[in-house]
Amino acid sequence: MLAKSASQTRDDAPPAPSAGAPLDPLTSVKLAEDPCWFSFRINYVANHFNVPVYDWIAARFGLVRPEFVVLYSLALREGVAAKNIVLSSGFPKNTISRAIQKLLRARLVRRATDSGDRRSFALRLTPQGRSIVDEAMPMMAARQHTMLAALSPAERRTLCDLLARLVQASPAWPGHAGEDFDFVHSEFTAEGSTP
Amino acid sequence: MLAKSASQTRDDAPPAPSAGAPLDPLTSVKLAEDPCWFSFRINYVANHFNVPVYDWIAARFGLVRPEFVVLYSLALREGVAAKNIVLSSGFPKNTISRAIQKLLRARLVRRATDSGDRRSFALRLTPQGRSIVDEAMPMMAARQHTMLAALSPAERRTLCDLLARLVQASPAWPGHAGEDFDFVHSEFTAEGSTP
DNA sequence: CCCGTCAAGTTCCATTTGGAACCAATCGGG
DNA sequence: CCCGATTGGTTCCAAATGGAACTTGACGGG
Repeated sequence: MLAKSASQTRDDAPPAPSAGAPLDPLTSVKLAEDPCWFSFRINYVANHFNVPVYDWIAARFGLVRPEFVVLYSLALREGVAAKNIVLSSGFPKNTISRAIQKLLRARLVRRATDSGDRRSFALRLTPQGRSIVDEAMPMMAARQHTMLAALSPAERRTLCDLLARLVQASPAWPGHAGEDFDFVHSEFTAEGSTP
Repeated sequence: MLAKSASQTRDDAPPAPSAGAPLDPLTSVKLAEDPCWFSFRINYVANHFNVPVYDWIAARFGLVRPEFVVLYSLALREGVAAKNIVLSSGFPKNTISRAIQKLLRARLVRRATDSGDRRSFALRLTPQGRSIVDEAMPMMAARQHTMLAALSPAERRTLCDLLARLVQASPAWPGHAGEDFDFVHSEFTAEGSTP
């Protein structure tokens, strides 16, 4: 299933961008040759964002990625349940559960059982938790700024828009049931908890 | 260090794209509100590519991600050393080393000590290894195609180009010494081994 | 020509990870 | 109103991960 040979798979013929940047000579070649440009480029860029950001967060706060994901999600929207963070972040639920336990012990989040469902809890940041997010956010923005510096403002807007279009289209992508979404950032807390 | 508050960090004012897609109502809100649009979007999109792709590869071939990264890298360029894959993929070198060991045992790659340096080996795919990549590549291309279906051909080209521009600019990004690059895809095998 | 430094790979081991089984509470019929 | 099927969350445990130390080969003076 799934088509033909591995040599002519590019989706729409990427241009071979030739810049004068101090990048490995092979880089441009690979950019042009890679049969799955989307895969390579999106991962390369995402990784170059994530690694320094999460290294910094780990060094600064001793938080691993799922833990910060929880904080970040709560900063975007308080009062959600663990389930929402799972759905929106793509981490497995035991990983999110563990992260929440640790954050509870560290007094970075609180949880209340206010919803009508006694199985789930509404999560909120404590002031300390919020201050961590507040401190991390500018760093993330700075990294974003650095990485986008090569693009003009108009191009940044275009990129932002194109990526948003992809996210919006994502419900149409077949995605093996539970394994949706990505990391920290996806905030998509599904149906309304804490409007 | 690193700037001010966590509320006004967007790099260039993303537009709030309002489509009629069957996405959670909150999604558009989050897309518009998230103070770090780049972080969220790039990771969301990358994850929605990676998860199904690597789940499929694991189920089909029993290979974990670093293992497939090695195969993929060798498919793009034979004869590189482990070091090159490490540099280009961003995985730690022990992880790549282990992956190579397993691939050697499974007869999916060969290695020869032909280079002048007796510490490193030139890696190559065996026919079986190549057939795995050949089988996986169309699947990756298909996923790419699915995910990009919402964009017009021109927009796909634009996205491809903008991401390439970012990759090309990456040498200018400060990246804590060893922790460069991402996953599978980065093929950037540095200085010429196997031209 | 020998020694300190460094780089390619490997090994060790503690930590993190996530699939699967597991509780407990909700929900939906009969 | 009670019982099977689901769902939110947690626990268990085997596997994967990655930092740090280690081994061996290359390199560069003195």
